[in-house]
Amino acid sequence: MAKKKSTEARLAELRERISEADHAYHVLDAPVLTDGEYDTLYRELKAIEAKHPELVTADSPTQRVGATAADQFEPAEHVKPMGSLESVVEEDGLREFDGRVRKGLELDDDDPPVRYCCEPKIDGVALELVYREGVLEMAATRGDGLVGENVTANARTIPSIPLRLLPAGGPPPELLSVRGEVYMTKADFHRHNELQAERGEALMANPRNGAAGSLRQLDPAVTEQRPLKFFAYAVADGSDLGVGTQREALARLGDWGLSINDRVRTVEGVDAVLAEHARTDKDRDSLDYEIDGLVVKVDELDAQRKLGARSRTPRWALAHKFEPTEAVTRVANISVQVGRVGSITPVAELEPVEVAGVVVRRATLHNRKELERKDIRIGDHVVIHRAGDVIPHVVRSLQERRDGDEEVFLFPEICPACDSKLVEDGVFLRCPQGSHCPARLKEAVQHYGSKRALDIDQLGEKLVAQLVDTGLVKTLADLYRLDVESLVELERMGEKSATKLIAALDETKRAPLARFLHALGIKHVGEHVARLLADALGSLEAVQATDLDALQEIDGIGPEVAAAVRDFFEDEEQASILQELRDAGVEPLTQEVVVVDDDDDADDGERGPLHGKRIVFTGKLSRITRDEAQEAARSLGAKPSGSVSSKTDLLVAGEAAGSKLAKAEKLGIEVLTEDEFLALVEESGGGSD
DNA sequence: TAGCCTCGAGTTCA
DNA sequence: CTCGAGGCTA
Repeated sequence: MAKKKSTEARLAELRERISEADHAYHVLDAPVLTDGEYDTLYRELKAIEAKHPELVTADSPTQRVGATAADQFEPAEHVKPMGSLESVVEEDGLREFDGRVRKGLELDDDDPPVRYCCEPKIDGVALELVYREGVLEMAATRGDGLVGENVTANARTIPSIPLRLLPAGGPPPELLSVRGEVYMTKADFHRHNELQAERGEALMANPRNGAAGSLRQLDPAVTEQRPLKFFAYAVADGSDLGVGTQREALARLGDWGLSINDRVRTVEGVDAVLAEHARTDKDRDSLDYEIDGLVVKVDELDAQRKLGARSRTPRWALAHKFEPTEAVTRVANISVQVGRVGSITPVAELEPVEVAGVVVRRATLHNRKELERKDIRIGDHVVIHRAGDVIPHVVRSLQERRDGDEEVFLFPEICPACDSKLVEDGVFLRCPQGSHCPARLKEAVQHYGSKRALDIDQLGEKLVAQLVDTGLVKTLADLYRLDVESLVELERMGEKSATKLIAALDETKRAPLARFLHALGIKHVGEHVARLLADALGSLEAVQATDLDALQEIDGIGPEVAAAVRDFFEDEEQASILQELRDAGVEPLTQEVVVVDDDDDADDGERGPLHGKRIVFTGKLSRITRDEAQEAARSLGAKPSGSVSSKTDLLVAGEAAGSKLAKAEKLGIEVLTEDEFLALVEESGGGSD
């Protein structure tokens, strides 16, 4: 009994939340749930109703197709009901679909696989276009599936919707109902938001809402200003085109001048659909429009007719969605972190939530300005987005979900690690204490031992924290005073690892000058500037002794960087640390002063096709690391660089290459795959000798 | 002085 | 990867 009661309560709760979300999404164009969250709730509701059919009510959200139309537009009845698609995320869901299709078509195991037409599922707004005698007569949104909103005037402003069908497709039927998706490209969406931000006007939450909002403007002149596009994906059944397959129907629509997505593929059987799904997911980020899955349709129209439809959805089509990349969670707390150069960063500590395959617990809130702009409070529900770039972002807070207990985060006035008063520096607050602040000292020590500096493997985050907290290390020089006895006192530190650490430290005493300079953590001196200094001056003593003017003479070093270098070496404390390092035996290798001889083939011998070229690597390389690739390129005389610009000669793109690849293509820069690059390296003589 | 190009710094998780 | 900002160049 008690069990039954709680089921009913849960049902009521689910229905209420879903109805609210439907209204917010369809009528207000201001979603309160992400797709992923909505799907979860919807699926739970459906599952409970499937188990307890007696509890299904007529007003349950599962009993209707969409939501009611807002009343500003004239209602428009659809020629044929505009259904939605059954959707699944898991592979099993797709396999079950294939099983049902085969059963419905009375196919046996030894019959050939079903041919499916696969199309990316565009994340936009569904729209029906009615052409009479080849002329656009009406455009309607989906609405509740039976009656939508008449948005003809707005649709007419969208350039990719033909007002009259082209003759190339042959004579159209008297009445043709085309279904498709209105969308906005990512680039247009960003451009539009930038403009709005400049004018201080409201921003669009995402391209889909941008498209929905734009299409439903009461003034068509406004819609005309919005960069909307349209893909056609179907013909309402009943409009007979005299073709036999979905694929042919699309081709016909294309001939009539409607735009058809260029990633439509027909494949044989369920495994091929899965492969197509994976391929599409992989390319997802590089597409210029947002998609949230793959639409899978039985290609044969006869087969479609045979399968028919259930009350709300056709039996011959399925939306195979991707893992959601957005999720909603709550901000449990906001804390601050102290960075290497003392900047204070607020961090949201989240209730763990899974987004695109990983559990996210924290996300940066960048700085005060960002925090205030997004108005994120402790206790808020927030939308977390995690795209192909791995790093999760807080998109926005769901202010509709506030219950009044949320707290505005107050920035500390003093450094959380050393209590000194923070100072303002641009958008950041900064801790003014140099290496006296334990947080900054930890960062400094870690940087000193980091891969690209002196590469001390053993010196990880945990160990550094212990060394600083126990007071064993108060300056960089203290690293070289460590001994096995004091180290083994630390947790998780045995004699063996202690000895290894000391040996590793010993090795860094004679490091290349450029690495050592980088390791010191001088402001503005990263890898590149450190190399410039080393090449121009040759020794630590020389760098120390060079005055401001002479530093600025170095190519690539300007007033700002020169001043930072001088400040560092003139600082008494740094000077004494440097002296202590020397006393401990640290003596960076001197090197020959490299005379600048800019581009020129003073180098003898033909150096192959890469000599003097500017090359950029992007994406995941599988056979070698990016560092190795850059080294190889350098040894062939190429200049590796980090970003694509008009001066770039060559781009090597690995797996999942993103914006750089897109930019390179736009600029018409030659693009190589990893394998092509490696082949080139090999035939040009591999390493240099 | 404006407009590129490039560098430095910050960033999450396993 | 992205942002902000330093340095160089037309």
